[in-house]
Amino acid sequence: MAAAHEPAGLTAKGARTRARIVDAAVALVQRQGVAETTVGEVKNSAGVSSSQLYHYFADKGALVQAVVERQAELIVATQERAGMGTLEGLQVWRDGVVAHAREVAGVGGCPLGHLVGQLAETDENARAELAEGFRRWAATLRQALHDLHRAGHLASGVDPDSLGDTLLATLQGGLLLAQVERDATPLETALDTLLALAVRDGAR
Amino acid sequence: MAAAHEPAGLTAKGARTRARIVDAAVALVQRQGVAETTVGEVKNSAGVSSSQLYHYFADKGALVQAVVERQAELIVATQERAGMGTLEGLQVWRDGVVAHAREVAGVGGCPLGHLVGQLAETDENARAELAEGFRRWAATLRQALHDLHRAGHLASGVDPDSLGDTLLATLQGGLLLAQVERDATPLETALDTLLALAVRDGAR
DNA sequence: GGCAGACTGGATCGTCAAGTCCAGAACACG
DNA sequence: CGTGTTCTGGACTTGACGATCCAGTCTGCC
Repeated sequence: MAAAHEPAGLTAKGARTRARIVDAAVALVQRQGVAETTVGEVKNSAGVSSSQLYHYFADKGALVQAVVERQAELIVATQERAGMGTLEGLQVWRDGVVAHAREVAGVGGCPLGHLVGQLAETDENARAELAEGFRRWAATLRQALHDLHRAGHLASGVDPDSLGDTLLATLQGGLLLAQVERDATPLETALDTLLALAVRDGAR
Repeated sequence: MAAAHEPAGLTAKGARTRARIVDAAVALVQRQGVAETTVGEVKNSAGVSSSQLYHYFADKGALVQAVVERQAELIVATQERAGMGTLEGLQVWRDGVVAHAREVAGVGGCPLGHLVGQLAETDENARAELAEGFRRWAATLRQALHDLHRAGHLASGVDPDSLGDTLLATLQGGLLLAQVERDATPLETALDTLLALAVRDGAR
């Protein structure tokens, strides 16, 4: 009975159904937030019935948990694929982030960050999962900045670890401002100002 | 009928009741978010009845709008009172922000910022009001940095306006990370790293 | 002091979303 | 095959929350 809500022990078909539900929920939550997304909408969007959904998830909280895990996975994977450990990579990463924000006019903000305001104070499990996601994200940023540091691309006296945390904070804040202003300019300004101060030569 | 929901045309007693409702709502929203705060809780907390609440506000959306306005007012007023246009003022501001975050272990995040994730995509009026609040906040930061710039306290080549926006973004992101980690360290690191790069001499 | 409009109390309603239940179909595995 | 488990469908229950209504009281002003 308890095991029914765990990912393990599913048939291939079951796993596919579960994934379909999570994907639908991720999209809906990204668009309209956790509270505004009903399990009814998720059911419709995924094309499943009540009993199916509650077969895979104990309750809405468990579904939200799965959404957070998935979103964190996606972000970290994207980040790792970016390869921003070189000046060119950093530039590409910066351009990608800004271009995406510009495309959507800031709507949605950061897929992970925008969940914090909705869940941190009301769902301790989700909060912990989000924290874990951000820690992993920060770790990849730090790694990249260590590479840049070793190659002599950081301003003197800058600690790569600290700069990694700062870059993540500035990115999150920039995305938040872009979201609320419906304009990517604040994000662009923040990122470029920080990078201009911390990075030697390249990066814009 | 329409005028009944406007602040104008209230007696002193009415204005007090209305303020009591808004204050209660501000506190509850700050603690548990918009969606998790029911008008029932607001009624209890403010000690008013349904009809009183709906006498002053057309619906929950109008109440939320008032909460956003009030929160923005409070923040900007605090910010203006901080007087961070000197090195000492900047240091005091930085210490105050970090100390507060440390006291509450990040809980609640930024009173204004944490509303963005909850409202930006679901309530266009609230989003616009939030954007206005952030614009005013950014304006006071820019002003302070202009003062510092004039006194020669900014690193060469730094534009005070850009740095103001960057500082706001880094602050927001730092508060968000502190909120999700339940630890003020990321905020402290982000703020100090940015200020160390951008400010000559002082500020830690 | 009286009247118009501001203000108050609390019972009540309608809606809607979360979660349950049961019966039956599909599937894995021997 | 066939049998036990996994999976599926959809109607149903329950409860909470936003919102309404109406009957009345207070307040400021002429």
